[in-house]
Amino acid sequence: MSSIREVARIAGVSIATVSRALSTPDKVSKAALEKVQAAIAKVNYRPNMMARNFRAVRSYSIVVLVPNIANLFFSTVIRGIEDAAQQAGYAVLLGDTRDSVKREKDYVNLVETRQSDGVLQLRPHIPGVSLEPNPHIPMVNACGCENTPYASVRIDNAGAAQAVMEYLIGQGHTRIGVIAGKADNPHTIDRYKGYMQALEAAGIPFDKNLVVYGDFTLRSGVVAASHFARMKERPSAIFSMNDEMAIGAIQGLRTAGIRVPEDMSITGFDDIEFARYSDPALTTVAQPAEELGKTAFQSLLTLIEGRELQNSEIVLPYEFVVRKSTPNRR
Amino acid sequence: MSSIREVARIAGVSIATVSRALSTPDKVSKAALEKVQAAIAKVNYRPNMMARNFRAVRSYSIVVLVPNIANLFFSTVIRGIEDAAQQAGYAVLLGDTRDSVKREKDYVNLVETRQSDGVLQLRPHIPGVSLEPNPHIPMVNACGCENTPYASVRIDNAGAAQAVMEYLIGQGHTRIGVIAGKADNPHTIDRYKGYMQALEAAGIPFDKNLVVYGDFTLRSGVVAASHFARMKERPSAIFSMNDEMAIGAIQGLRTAGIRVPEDMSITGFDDIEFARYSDPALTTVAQPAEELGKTAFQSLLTLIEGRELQNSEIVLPYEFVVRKSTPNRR
DNA sequence: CTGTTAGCGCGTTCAA
DNA sequence: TTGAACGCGCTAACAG
Repeated sequence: MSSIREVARIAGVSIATVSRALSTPDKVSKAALEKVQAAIAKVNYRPNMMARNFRAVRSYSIVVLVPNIANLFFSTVIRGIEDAAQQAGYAVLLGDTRDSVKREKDYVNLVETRQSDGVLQLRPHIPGVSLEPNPHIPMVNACGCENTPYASVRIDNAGAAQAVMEYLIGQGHTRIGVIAGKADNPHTIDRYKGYMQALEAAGIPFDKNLVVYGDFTLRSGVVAASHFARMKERPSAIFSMNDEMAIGAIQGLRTAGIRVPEDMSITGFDDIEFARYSDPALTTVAQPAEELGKTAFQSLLTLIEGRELQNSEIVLPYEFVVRKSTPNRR
Repeated sequence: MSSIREVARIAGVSIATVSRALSTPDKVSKAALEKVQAAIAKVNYRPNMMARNFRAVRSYSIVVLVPNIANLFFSTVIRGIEDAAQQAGYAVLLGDTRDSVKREKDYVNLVETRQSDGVLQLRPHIPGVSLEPNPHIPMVNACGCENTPYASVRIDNAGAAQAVMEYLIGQGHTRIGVIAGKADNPHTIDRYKGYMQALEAAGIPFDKNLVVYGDFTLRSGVVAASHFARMKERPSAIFSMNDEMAIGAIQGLRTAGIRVPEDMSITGFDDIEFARYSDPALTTVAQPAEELGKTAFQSLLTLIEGRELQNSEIVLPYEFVVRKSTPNRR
């Protein structure tokens, strides 16, 4: 309720002096400073940040666009974002878009109307579907893929997928199923690329019946598993494009009487917390989720502050984690 | 970049007319309206929301305080919040507090400095530790417990725990272990109360060795399981105070060679997505997570708008879901 | 129906 | 070192 004006009145100084006492105390005499501080304490003054930000033409907030906040990988990335933002004095606005471009637009609108300074996109860019980057809107993708048409931070999805496949192939598998995300999802595309490259390098013929498309949810993993269970010529291993689907698949396989890893090996992607505690513990690719978020925030901050972005595409290292869903051979 | 003034200049009207054309078009003549719309389109004018909000002394944003965004129950509650907020024209600021009261204060500070209009607290209130409610700050707890000293939305935790226990006791169990949260956590306290009431009602003596305190994480469930596994006189059933710990416990038990549910029954709490896909599928208490969030937002909005809050404590129904981690007896 | 004007709270000139 | 005055973009009160 109390404004800078009231503080000035009580302290017996001008509002400019109060303002200076707050932002540049060294430019104020000791006597004045003390009077101001006393007055501030007396009326319990809190500066009105809305006024300050309005004046500064900065909202000191960013919005993060996430397809589903109740997804463990995404929420971990957001933890990293929140942590970095908080330290930089930025608030983070949550935009749970549920894969709706309309909702994305509504949220991007926040920066167009100056309620927010920039956007961190967690959904990979789908050409022709996703919002195109706007030069007036600072934007960074925190879970990018190859060919993102704006700044991004990511891992080498294709390379990681290929590494997983090489491991599986090294264990003697030649019929390897894939549980993919939606066909047009760039994560699907990049990881699929790694799958194909590994097959080709090993001289294993491609069989399209071994590819099942899900949507990164537990349920779709179960569905995919039942597909594989019904096949005449089953794969001996499955490469799932995320952990949720892998965990769902293990359940689905078990229901069908197929044991993991004895009858079938299975690998995941992301290394969410549950991967370690599934039964069997999941062999997977660990993404540096929090790091992805922190790094993306730094890039966005650079853009917001109008500084030059050195690296418009940052590729962070991943780690391949072998656990129990692939047998301990060799 | 373009302001209302420029639009007025181009349209050849006053800024007041532009303002009215935007907020109350009926109070503007057709001719003027068209001129304004043409000018708006021409310069691609977007109203500056920061200025508008500043003028309205409303930020149209709320902050949600959550101990850990990467917790499936919390993130689902947040989905509900976000959905309701978006519809009401409010933005939601994310405050991942990591159980730190200092961070909570930093975020509450946002409403004291008018960057936010109110707070939705997801962490239950711990007397003497949590922030005390401040009459100047609209605040609602979205995952409340009994005796929350400010507005809250919750389920009957004690009743739900008691219902679980009665089910277990009805199946013939007399030695029932508990995996609790931290001892001072109100969710722990309320659910523990239900545990004790059920024991007492059934005339089963209390054994403190059967109570293990965790922290609602998967890992702590594993640790608790190993405790039970090492006991001379093991319980025949375990009541876990959330699903994560139950799932961790199942893993820990399996490692120790104890089968669920053949050797030991186990129940969870929350009904997160994974509960259905764990092995065995978890018998648990389904909380209406999204509903909790939506309802809490409505209460908060009432407070923010200065209207009378009819129900300062709303208790939503829960559902007891029997799956496979308790055998299908009787 | 329309235009002029004041003022929201703050930071920042510019003089003194 | 200090204070008076201006203006950020907008809405509301008032006068026409």
